[in-house]
Amino acid sequence: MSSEDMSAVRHSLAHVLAAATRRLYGNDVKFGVGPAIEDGFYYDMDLGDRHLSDDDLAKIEAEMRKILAEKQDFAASEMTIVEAEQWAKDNDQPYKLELIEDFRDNGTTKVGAKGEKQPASTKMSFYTNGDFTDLCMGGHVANTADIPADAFKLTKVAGAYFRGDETKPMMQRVYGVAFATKAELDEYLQRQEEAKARDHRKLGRELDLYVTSDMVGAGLPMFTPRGTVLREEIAELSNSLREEIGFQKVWIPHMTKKELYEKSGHWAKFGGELFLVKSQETSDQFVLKPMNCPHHGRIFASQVRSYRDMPQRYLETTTVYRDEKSGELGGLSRVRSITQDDSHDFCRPDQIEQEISNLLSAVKTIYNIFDMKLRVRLSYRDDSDAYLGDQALWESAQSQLKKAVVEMGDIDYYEQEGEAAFYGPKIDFMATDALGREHQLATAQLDFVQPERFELEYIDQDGAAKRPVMIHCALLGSLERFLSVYIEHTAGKFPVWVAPEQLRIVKVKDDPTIDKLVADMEEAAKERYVRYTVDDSNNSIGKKVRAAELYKVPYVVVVGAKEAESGQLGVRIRKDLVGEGTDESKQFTIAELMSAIQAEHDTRCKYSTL
RNA sequence: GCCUCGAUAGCUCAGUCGGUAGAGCGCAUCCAUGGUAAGGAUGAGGUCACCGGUUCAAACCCGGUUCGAGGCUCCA
Repeated sequence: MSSEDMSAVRHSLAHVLAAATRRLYGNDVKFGVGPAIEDGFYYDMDLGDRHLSDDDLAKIEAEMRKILAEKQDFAASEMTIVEAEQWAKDNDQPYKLELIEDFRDNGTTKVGAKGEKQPASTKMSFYTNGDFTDLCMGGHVANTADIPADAFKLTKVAGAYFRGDETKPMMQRVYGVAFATKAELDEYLQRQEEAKARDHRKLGRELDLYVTSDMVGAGLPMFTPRGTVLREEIAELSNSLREEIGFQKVWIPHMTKKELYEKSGHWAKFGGELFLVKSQETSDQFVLKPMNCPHHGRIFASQVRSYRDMPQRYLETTTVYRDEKSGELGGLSRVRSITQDDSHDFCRPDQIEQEISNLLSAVKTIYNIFDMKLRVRLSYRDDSDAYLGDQALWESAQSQLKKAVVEMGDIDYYEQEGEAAFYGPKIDFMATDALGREHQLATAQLDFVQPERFELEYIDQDGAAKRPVMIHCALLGSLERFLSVYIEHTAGKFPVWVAPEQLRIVKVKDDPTIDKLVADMEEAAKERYVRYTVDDSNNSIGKKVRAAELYKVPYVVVVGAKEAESGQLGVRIRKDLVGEGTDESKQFTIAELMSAIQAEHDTRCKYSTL
């Protein structure tokens, strides 16, 4: 089935959903919008005081199947705008009426879109199936029997504002998924299961990576010893890649007087999201930093800079604090303490291309190491006057961005006008995870406004003070969000270089010769910086091996009398690290084993020399 | 913030008609000294999220609160 056909099926299902709901709950159900969406469809409906539960979904779904079995034709008809308005009034459909009026006034129903006023004679299309008539742009199947009855499923009911506008009434949105065949539906449902099994909140607890506490508060995760290894290995990778292209570490305090953000403009823009800190000693009003750029700008401004000193590149992996609305917190992906691998590059306008090119290669390297595919979006300004800064500078910067991306080669990119920030054009990186989901993680943004507001300058060759350009860049974005993605990307089977525990030594029993072997192994492991633990608990071997498996430890070795005698270790290597069908256990000497693990640290370094 | 669903032992969850609480894992102790995904026994552990109401009686029914999950972007 083509994607247009599938879209028609999904769209038609939305209408069948509406028809079924009206059959079950009466003519006073009021309808909003019911589009086809990726993998399915939804319909927004207002059922008055009635609230749909999961049981109702099953009933509606059964009714929908009845309608499919009735083989109803979808019949198209047309009305003028005036007639359509009358229809909406006659049928008591206030939401549809609003859509029609919107169309009349704006030529489209899109919120905020511009357009010519439509003549009253302009036609609007309607579709009728059975006794149900609905305002609809079109794109239906011919008959309800054309919809595969075993390949759709209603999945959930949720509240949603009419057209996403929180000043509008809340409606009930019923979601469904739909495919061409039952096999595709099953595959989709299975993917959902897989995603659930990989959920970073579940793995975060099972693998003992991070915790939260009511006493600390929502959106304020704490990292355990294991989670902290993961965090620091990844942060260290980001830091070292940036150091390689000339960035230097700086350090700033986590709070500041609010005046800093008044000057930067962040106070006006982010005011409600800022955590306020009150001094008990003075009358100063402090703020927990929600970003680092103004601080870094102060470091730049602390000296007179020559054009020869440019660029100045600062990096800092540090935590910022933002007060998110309570409904938006969750796991590691939306938190109130956000650790950014933040970088600020203060450069001359003619250096943009080179600097961006360096950053691009760092981003490419790091996602190569994480085994995630990258796509790049170049976001430019459009013709509107919503953008600050000199037009010629914008144009030069945009062309330098593009040149850097093109010359990098070997990377998917697309350009989009109107997506730039008001303060400058940017490059967004979309990374694809193992389940095919895209995440926006890394970003590089030019900023023409902050240097202006803070009057940053350098002395150019001709002796005149010039304005530098500021480039904000992060390779990971936020460590917390990156980890939430990476935990799900790897399903907790971390590569050896980031694995919190690389080697587990399972002791068979207490015995002097075995103890000696374990001590030798520990010494060798320490020498090679191998992260290991010894399991000498009072449990059966099977149970200890199982425990190591559940923690997804890459290397597990059982040590008993046999090993003490031969000096050969039978090593269990995590299945994803050895090729398909390969024997998962291998014989090593102590030295061989530790070198093998250490070599995995070096694998990461190998990529670092671009 | 708003909508839907939920909250019972550290974790995952049962608990029927309203009659005062259960399992597995984990933890502790003991036995067993083990051979590659769960050896055996015993024990500790609960203000059933919180506040109020109905009732002779509430984990269960009703209100409210708090916290958690999903949704509130896909354009008739």
